[in-house]
Amino acid sequence: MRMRSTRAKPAPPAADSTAPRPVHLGPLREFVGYRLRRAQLSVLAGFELALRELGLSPGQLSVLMVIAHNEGLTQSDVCAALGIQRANFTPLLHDLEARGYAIREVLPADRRSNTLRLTLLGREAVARALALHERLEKRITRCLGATGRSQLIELLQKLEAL
Amino acid sequence: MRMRSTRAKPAPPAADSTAPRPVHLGPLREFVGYRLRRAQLSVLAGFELALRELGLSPGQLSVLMVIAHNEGLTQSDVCAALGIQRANFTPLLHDLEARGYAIREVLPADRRSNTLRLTLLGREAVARALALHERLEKRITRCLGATGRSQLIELLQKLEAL
DNA sequence: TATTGTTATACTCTATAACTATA
DNA sequence: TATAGTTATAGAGTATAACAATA
Repeated sequence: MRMRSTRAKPAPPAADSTAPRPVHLGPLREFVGYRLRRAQLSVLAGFELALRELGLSPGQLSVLMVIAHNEGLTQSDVCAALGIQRANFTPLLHDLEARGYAIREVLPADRRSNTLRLTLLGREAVARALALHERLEKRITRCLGATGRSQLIELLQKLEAL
Repeated sequence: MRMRSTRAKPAPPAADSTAPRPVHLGPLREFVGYRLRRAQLSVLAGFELALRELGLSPGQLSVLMVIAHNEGLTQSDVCAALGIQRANFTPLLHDLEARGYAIREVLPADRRSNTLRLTLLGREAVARALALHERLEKRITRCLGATGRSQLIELLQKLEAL
């Protein structure tokens, strides 16, 4: 048998010591939690890239969207819907208020509660954010296919109830 | 038409003011990033529940598994494979060393680098962790179905390359 | 000059306890 | 007594810059 025949493996790149060494992950490769974390990091990076000009974090945008679709909710309602601690919600909301996106108003029927609504500026920001975010979802669709993306959303939704 | 007929909707629970108010998420419902984050939180909670007795974080377990399947890797190799900053890896690794799970050894060929391997105790911990983790994956399979789980892993893997 | 591991530091998220004002 | 919002604080996880040892 002749050495270096045409069927031989291509020579490794001359023992390039700066090349990253290939690593076996073992069963980690099929840990759903591991795959979720890596995928979430990718999508998060995509989010920050797509929405950079607005300077909104995913959490902030989710709060704006919930208020937009449910004007008059209390802070506790928003926290319960999005799984945010009330204590962490306060500064987040105050920032949205400082930007002129949201308004807090004492609820007359229960003066302990604050009722939330968006300003016109806030609604414009949501509209702009949605348009920018659409590009990210398009990128995801190109990556997974339209049916793949739908399947993923459905599977993830089931997983929330684990 | 008769009121309160047998086909009428069941009466709402007497305006229970302590019940969480139902909330519309709007387009957020179909944000892949949002669904990823919520699903990841669920699985993370499941991980902590399943591996509580070992007291290993997902990051620590992933490091142990990579070392187990690639004994002799350097710290930088592990960091590159798992997307960890070298600066953050140092204390994480030192903790695994303090537990008696891993060993750092200067690589003679390049005395700047440390070569990593597991102790017997470390290999036992990985085996125990895998057994506990298997329960979590079984829970996930019950939630998604076996084919659903496989599809999810494949979709998430594609998404990493977004 | 460049790289490995390290330290220090900072920033974001998240979690808990305690306070206030209302109920 | 209990609840809504707030404050303070602490702990993860992650990011950057700078340093010593080594190449």
